Amino acid sequence: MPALPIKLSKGEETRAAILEAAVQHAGVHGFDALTIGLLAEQTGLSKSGLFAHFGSKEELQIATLDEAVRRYNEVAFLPAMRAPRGLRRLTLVFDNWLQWIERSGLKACPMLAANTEFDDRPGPMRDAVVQHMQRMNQEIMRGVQMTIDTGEFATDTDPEQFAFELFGIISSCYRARNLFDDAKANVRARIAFDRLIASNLAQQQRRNTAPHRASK
Amino acid sequence: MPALPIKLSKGEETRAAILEAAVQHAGVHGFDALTIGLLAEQTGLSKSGLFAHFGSKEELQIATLDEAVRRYNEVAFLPAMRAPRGLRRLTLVFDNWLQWIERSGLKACPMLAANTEFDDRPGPMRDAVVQHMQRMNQEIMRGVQMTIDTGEFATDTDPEQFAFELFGIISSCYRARNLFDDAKANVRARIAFDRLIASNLAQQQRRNTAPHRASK
DNA sequence: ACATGATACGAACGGTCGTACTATTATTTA
DNA sequence: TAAATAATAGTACGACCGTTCGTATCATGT
Repeated sequence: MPALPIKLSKGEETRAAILEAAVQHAGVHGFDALTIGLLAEQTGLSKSGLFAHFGSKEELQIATLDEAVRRYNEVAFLPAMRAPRGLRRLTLVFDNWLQWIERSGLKACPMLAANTEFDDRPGPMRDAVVQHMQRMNQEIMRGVQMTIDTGEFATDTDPEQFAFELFGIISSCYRARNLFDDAKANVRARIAFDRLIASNLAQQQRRNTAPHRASK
Repeated sequence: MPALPIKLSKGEETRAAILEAAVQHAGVHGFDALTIGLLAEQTGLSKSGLFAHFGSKEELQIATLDEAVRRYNEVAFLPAMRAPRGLRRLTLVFDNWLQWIERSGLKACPMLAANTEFDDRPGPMRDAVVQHMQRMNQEIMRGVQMTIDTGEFATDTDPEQFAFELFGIISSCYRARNLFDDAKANVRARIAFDRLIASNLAQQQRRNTAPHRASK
C-alpha cells in the first residue's frame, strides 16, 4: 500500500503508531490536549517510553502537525497533481481538500485546529504552522497562476486573493459540517467555488458562463 | 458609559472583572486553557473565591462565551442595526464584524476560537456554541432577506448560502491577519465581500455594476 | 551466538489542575 | 446598628501534567 515499501525499524514503527493516534486526537481535541499519558495509554506504551520518541511535548506537537500535513499531501494534494494544469487541476485540488478528512479516516482536520490554536501564540509551534500554511497557500497560488497561463483565468486574476477566498470557503464548509451538521455544506462550498471560478474566468469564457444563480 | 447604569452588587462587579480577563484569555489561548488558578491570579482573587462565582469550570467557559457574544452584539451588531434596512445595514454588519476585536480591545476572537475548539466535541459547551452561532447565522440571513425585500438583492438570492460565504470571508480574514500577518487582509475581505454582494444584486442593478476585477 | 546500541519500562519529581470543605470577612437588609 | 446574607479566603484532596533517571529488554548487524 505505501508508495515506497521501506522497511521500518521497530522504533519508526511505534513512532508511526503514536502519530496515528496523535493526528486523530489533535484534530478533535486540539494540539494542547495531546497529553503524553493519554497517548501512551492508547498505544500501549509507558509514558516514558512514548516520551523518549520526541524529547518534549512541543516536539510531539510539531511531529503530529508534520504528519497531518504529510497525509494531506499524500491523499489530497499529490493525487490532484496528476490532472492537467489549469482549471481542471485547481478544481481537483479543491475537491480533494474537501474530502481529505474522510479519505484519511479522520474526524476533524488537525491543520485547521492548529490554525486557530496557534495563530496568535508565538513559539516554535506557531512557526511550524505558519510555514506549512504558507507553503500550502503558495501551492494554491501556483495553481491559480497556471490557470492564468492556460488562458482560462483572466490575466488580471489575483492569485493571493483567490487563495484567500478559497480558504474561506473550505473553512466555512468545515464549520457547517461539524458545528451545524449541515448536510448541504459540501454543496454550498461547491456553489461558492463555482462562483469564485466564474468571476475569474477570462473574458471570452466569462460571457458564455451563466452567473451562479442562473444555474438553478 | 453603560447604556443602563444599573448599580452592580459587589459580586456582580468582580464577576464582570473575572469575565473581562476570561474573554481576553479565551480568545488567544482557547477555552480549555481557561484555568481557575491563572484567572484568580490575574484578578487578585483566591482560587476558591473565583471558583465560587461559577461552580464549575464548564460554567465558567459558558459564561465566558456568553460574555464574548454579549460584547460582540454591543459593539458590532447592535450599532449596525441603526442603519436603514437592506444593503447598507448588511454592509455595516460586515464592517463592524471585521473590526469588533479591535473595538473591544481584544487580541483574538473568542467566538472563532470556540468554534473550532468545540465543533466536534459533544457537551454543554458545544451546545452553547451551536446555539450562539445559529442565532448569529439567522441574523445574517434576516439581513439578507431584508435586502431582497428592498429590491436590492435578486429574489432568488439564497440567504443561507450568503451567510455561509460571509462567514468564510471573515474566517479567512482573521487567519490572514493573525497567522500571516497580512496587512492587506481587511482589503482582501472587502474585495471578497463586494464580489459576493455583486453576484447577488438584482438584475437591473447588476448590469450597471462593474465586476470585481474591473474595480482596479 | 554474541555484542551493542536502540527501545521501552517503572518509579519518582515538583507542579498545576478542578473541586470540596470550612472559616472568615464584607456587604446588604431590616 | 444588629442580623442576615453574600462574598472571599484558606486548606486540603486526588488526579494528572511534563519530565528525568536508572534499569531492563529487545532488535539488529556481525
